[in-house]
Amino acid sequence: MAQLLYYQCKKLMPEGPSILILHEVLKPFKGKKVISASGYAKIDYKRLKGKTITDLKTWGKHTLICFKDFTVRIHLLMFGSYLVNKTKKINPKLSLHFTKDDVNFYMSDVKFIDEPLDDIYDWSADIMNKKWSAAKAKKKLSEHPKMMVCDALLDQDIFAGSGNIIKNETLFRSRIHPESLVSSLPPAKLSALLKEVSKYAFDFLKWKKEGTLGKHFQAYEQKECPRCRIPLHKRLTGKGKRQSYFCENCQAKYSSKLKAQG
DNA sequence: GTGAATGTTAACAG
DNA sequence: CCTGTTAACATTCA
Repeated sequence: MAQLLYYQCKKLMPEGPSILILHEVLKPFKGKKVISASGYAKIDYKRLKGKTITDLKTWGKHTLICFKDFTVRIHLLMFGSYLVNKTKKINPKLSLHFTKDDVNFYMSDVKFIDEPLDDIYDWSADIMNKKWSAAKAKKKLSEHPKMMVCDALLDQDIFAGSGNIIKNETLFRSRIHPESLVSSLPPAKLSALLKEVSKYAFDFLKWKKEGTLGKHFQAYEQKECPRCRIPLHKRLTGKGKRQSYFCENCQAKYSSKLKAQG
């Protein structure tokens, strides 16, 4: 655990790939006993005292610290962060104290899960899980024909782990306008999208580890289309009103009227 | 100093 | 009851 004595992560970008990095940081604590826990999360800290971590899992943006009969779920939300064997000036939301190490989570949503994880998580929805299923995502999309793809790519029940960066980069790379309707996508386009979202998430992970994530943005926070060399549009899109960066020229908008109502 | 944002949900209004 | 808006979150940065 020596390499974890000092671990700092400033810009988290807490989408699925960053949570996998956190998972790697926490992995050495599997089998370790929590001596005590503290923080300002409104949870029963006594419950963690003396308990051994049986497993560490992730589902989308959820970090899951498993114990024999329950799980601690941590969500970094927008601004969450974590430190191992180091503290910030602000109080941690949750600190886990081990014999030799401390793990601190800041500005996170922390809660206990009492149900078996398999009962509440659809692992096939996680775009970075081994069980990720494009076929199941396709089926879920077919149940929401009027949904815009920009909203679909942020829907955690369909694409768990995808966030606004993954949304924008996936749409740019598969050349789909964010306001396209899911039911209007030609089958080949839909397949390309389903493939790209998972592929880009793993590229994100690789680039994040290298520290080159931003250098590889093609649309997110970009001013100009790298293909057309014309200005990119930046606008809030979809029901979720989240920022989209897109090229009107090379990202086709599929929004032909739905036959009857799909 | 200001504003915007990688995300989610409770609370509230209509 | 359903839908949409707002605020909140010991943040960080351009």
